[in-house]
Order: sequence, then C-alpha cells, then structure tokens
Amino acid sequence: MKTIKDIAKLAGVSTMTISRYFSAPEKLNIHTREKIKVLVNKYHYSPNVIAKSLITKKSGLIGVVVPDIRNPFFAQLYYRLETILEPKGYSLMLCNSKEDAKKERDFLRLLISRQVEGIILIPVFRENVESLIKRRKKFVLVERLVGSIQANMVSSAHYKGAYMAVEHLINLGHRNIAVLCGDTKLTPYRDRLQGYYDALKTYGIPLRKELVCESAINIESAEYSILNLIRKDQGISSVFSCNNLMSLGAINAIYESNLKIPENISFAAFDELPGIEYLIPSMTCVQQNSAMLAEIAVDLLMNQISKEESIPEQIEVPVTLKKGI
Amino acid sequence: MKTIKDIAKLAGVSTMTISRYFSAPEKLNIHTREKIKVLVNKYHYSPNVIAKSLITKKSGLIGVVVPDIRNPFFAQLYYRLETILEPKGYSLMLCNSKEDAKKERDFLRLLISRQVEGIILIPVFRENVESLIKRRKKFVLVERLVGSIQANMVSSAHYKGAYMAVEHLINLGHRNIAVLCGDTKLTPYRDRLQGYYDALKTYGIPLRKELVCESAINIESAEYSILNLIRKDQGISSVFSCNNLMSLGAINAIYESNLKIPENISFAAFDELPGIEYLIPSMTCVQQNSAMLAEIAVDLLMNQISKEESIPEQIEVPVTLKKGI
DNA sequence: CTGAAAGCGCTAACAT
DNA sequence: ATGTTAGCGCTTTCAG
Repeated sequence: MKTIKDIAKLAGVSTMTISRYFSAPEKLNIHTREKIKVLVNKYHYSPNVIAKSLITKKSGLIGVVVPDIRNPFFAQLYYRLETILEPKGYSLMLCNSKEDAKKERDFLRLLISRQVEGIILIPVFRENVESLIKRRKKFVLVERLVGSIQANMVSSAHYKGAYMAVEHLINLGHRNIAVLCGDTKLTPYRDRLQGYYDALKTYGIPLRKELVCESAINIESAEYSILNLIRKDQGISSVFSCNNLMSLGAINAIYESNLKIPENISFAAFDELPGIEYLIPSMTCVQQNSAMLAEIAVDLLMNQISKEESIPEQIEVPVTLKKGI
Repeated sequence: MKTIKDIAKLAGVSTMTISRYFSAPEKLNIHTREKIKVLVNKYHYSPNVIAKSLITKKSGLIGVVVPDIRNPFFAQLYYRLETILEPKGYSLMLCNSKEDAKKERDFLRLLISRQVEGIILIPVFRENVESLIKRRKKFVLVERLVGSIQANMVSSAHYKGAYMAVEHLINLGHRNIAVLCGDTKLTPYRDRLQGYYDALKTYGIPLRKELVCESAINIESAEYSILNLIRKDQGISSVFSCNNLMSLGAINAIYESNLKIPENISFAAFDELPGIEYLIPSMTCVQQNSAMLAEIAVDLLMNQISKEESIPEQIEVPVTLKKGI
C-alpha cells in the first residue's frame, strides 16, 4: 500500500500537493494534476481516511445499534438511515444488541472507542443510555424510551396506533378481542397495551382479563397463548398482536386450530411482516413510517453534531392504519 | 474528550504507562494501576482506536456489502457474520449496494479508504470485483459469482436446491410447473433455472417455454407473470419461484385469482420468507444455511488476513429441502 | 516496572 | 500554485 509520501516523491511534489489533489484539485496546476492522476491510478492510491480523521477529529462514522437486524422493521430503518447518511459522507457501523444489556454496553463502548460522531440507538437498558449522557455523547433514541430519560428521541405513535387498530376491530363488531402484549417493560409495548385498554373503555366494552396475554413476548409464547384461549373456548372473535413476531405465532395457532382469518377470527397487529399484505390481505396492520423515523433521527443527530448544546427533543411520528376485515 | 496525554499527566506517569494499562495491565505496579483506574473512570477515558490503528495498521474493520439488508436472507447472513466476527475483535460496516454497480463501486472504495482488513461481498458488477483483485484486497464473495473470476467464494447449492424442489413437485404429480426465473444474468438464478430444466428433463417432462417467466425479477413482475398464466388458462398446477420476493408476488396472484395453495396450486420456492412456515405451511422451501455460509465466509477471509498468499477456494454449502404439499 | 524518542499517514496554518 | 512545519493520539522500540 502506497502512502501519500510515496506518491509525493514519485510525482516530485510535496505531500500537501497530493492532499490538495483530493481536497481541492482546482487549486492545482493542470500539469501537476495530470501527473498525480497518472500515479494515483497506476498505484491505486486512495487516501487513508483513518489518518485524516485523526487530524480533523471527524471520523465520519455513525453507530447504529438495533436489537436484531433480522426484524424487518429494523432492517427497513437501517436501509433508510443509510440512504440519508451516505450522501452526507457518513459511514455506518451496525450492531445487534440482541436485547442484551451487556452486549449493548459493549457495543456502545466500542463505537465510542472508534470515535463515532453519533449513535442511533434502539435502547435496551436504561443505564447504558445514562452512560451516554454522562459522557456527553451525541445520540438519538428510536422507538423506545428507557426510564424517564431526557434525550433526543423519535418514536412512532404507539398508543394511538394500537388504539386505532382496536377501535377498528370494535367497529367491525368485535367484543371479545384477545391481545398479545409483548414485553411491557419496554415503553412501546406498554403504550400499545394502554391503547387497547382505552379503546375498550371508550366503547364501553368490559375488559376481560383472561384475554390479555401478558406473557406473550415471542413467537412460541404467542402461539401458546392463543392456542390456549381457543382450546378453552373463550369465544375470542379477534386478536390484536402488539408486534410482528407474535403475529406469526398467533396466526399459526389460528391455522392449527382449523380456524380462518377473517372468517372465524379477525386479526390486527402492530407492525407489518414483509409481504403480509400479499399473504393475509384481510389483516389489519398498524404501519410504522420508517422513512420518517429515519429522517427525523438523522435530523436530531445532525443538530447535535453541528451545535454545541441543544435541548433534547421528543418527536412522535404518526402511524397508518391499514384496515382489514 | 481526554486523551492519553491528559490521563498520563493527571496520573503523573508517561503515556506508555497508560497504554500498558490497557494492553498489559499485569505489567504495571498495582498502585499505578489503581491510580489510573480511578482517572479512567472519572473521565470516562477510552483509548482512541483510530490513533491506535494508524500505528498498528490494523483497523479491526470488516466491510460487508449486500444488495439490500431488507432481504431477510441477507439480514440473517449479516447477523451471523456479526456473531462470529465480534468476538474476534472486528467491527462491521454494512453497505447496501442496491444492486447498483456504481453504488457498489463507491462503497468498495469507501471501505478501502477506511482501511478495512477485509470485505465480505455479495457482488453485483464484475469489474468491481476485478478491481478488488487488482488492488490485492482481501475479500470473499458470497452467493454469487460474477464472470469467471478466480476468487474466494462461498455459495449455496443453487442448482441442486432448485433441482430438488422441482423434483419434489414432480413427485407430487405435477407436470405443468411454472417457473419465476429472477435475473438470469446473476449466477444463482442461472443455476436455479438450470436445476428446473434438468429436473424436468430427468423425469421426461417436456419443457413448456410459455411457463418460464423470464422477465420475473421482482414482486410486481412475478405477480403479473403468474396472473397472466392463470388468466390465459395455461393449466399450471404448480409454481417454482427462484427467490423470496417473487414468491410474494406469485402468492398474491394466486390468491387474487381465488385459487388456493395447495388445493389448486402447489408452491415451491428458493429461499424462505420470515414466518412463511407459519403462514403457508404447505409450501415447499429450499432453505439456505446462512449460519454455515457466514462461518465459511469468515474462515476464507481470516485465511487471507493471516497468510500472505493463498489460493482462492470456492466452497458450496448444502441446502435443505423443506417439503410441502 | 517505567519512560523517552520516534513516527504511523495525513492536514491546518502559515509561508513563499 | 506549492512547500514547510508541526502535530493529531497513540504504540514501537529501546533504555534504564
């Protein structure tokens, strides 16, 4: 690997001239420029960004920490983030926290060591976020709030979305609506469940506690919960699932029980599954606007990067209800 | 942000002692060690990895370039790569080439400028790969071969998988099997289509060219193709789709036509969709072993990183047929 | 066990 | 239009 010195020596110029060739070529004499061009191509020289960022103190790196990139929602979010940040000259480092506090902590430390200019984080553990604040790192929380933390954050309208979905089920005539809660220690699920409660209350439908599946947090437990309700003949006519993974388990439980969507059971869910509109067109979905989430997350981060001090903002992004039957 | 110098001054030691605190703390006097520990915690000091890699010439970075992380197969692959590489001390930079030659080129250049130690690439454009070879970069191709390039590569058994899937349909009694080809300029799709051809041939089933949907490369075109075949009453009794996205379009076309899987049409596909086993249990799927693909990709890369010269290897990873009805 | 000197590859800030 | 000097934050190497 040739360095700037090598190229400079070969071209018979100083390293600054080579440096300028990349940063401000128009300032160079056309002849020197041509001479350098030949050498750069010949030796496939490309400047060492690491050395550059040591001086400029700008790594051009942004860390993105998600629980699991295999979740289509996070994949979509990352894709959008890249689309926005790449043209701005940033490169992204993607980390999967696997919903694990220790992993999250390690990844955050790593990103800091690597001098990222900012972090976009779907947080898992409150203390890790507090540690970012203590270290005065620039970051944006997406989707989740951990504890009552004062930080920049952008999130979907969890409560509103769940409320609308359940309201839609009620309007379809349903009174016995099972709900798969998700991990209510996480704000999104707490809010979504509250949306369910409040929709019932608004329409004067008594809450049947046995239809609230509190331990449903993944595919298997969701499947088990719904299977149980059906077997015990609780008379559920519809299901509201608080995330996409639990939806899968529930759908499977319904199919296994030889029931059909929407003939026997109406199904509504927060989040989509890739292609679910093709596979179960009758399903009601609360669609999150990942494009807008990404855009706002970047805005909030760029604000911090450009300014010295800024007051944390919390922004809520509307969701869309795709009404099923 | 405190630097090593600041901490050294505060501790009344040289920078080397701080450096050793992180690289070989056991060599330090217990007292100095404690003194440094206090300061490190107090000021949240963490060493600047950028400066370190400038000296050691090891960035600890690996670039991963996929066409689109929203494709569940690539998300799964990335997840696995991270699981393997993170404990080895590598951080990953993920890039979406969007199947675009220019984007791929730009991302590869960027990764090189950022001094990645290796690149894991699902390639799009032949010349970009050739350029990596010219620059003597360490890289591994996954899934695809572009042109007749001599490079380290790991790939699923595309041909075999498609052959098995079509064979299974034939064994179920199907004779009129539509196929959604994908972009046959890409080796995986060429191989998968060949598997279809050869399975038919083996079982003496005449090829009906009108059932080969060559222009099917995405959801919409796949949907259109299948819709067309059904409308023209070509008597198809089953469909083999060469990737997961086209499967969605095809399934939708089938549903739209008021046909059912598997009652009216049997469905087989290369690749899975997340949760498809829950949504359409009767579907036949060729499952790729992304864990093994990731493992071998890393092995091939580590071989190059540790050795000076190595002969390129091409390794094929078996697929699994999940038989449907 | 600890330190001093040198330098990784590059650029900011002045020169000329 | 081009060069010189100095130094980014760290580690390597050699001393002590």
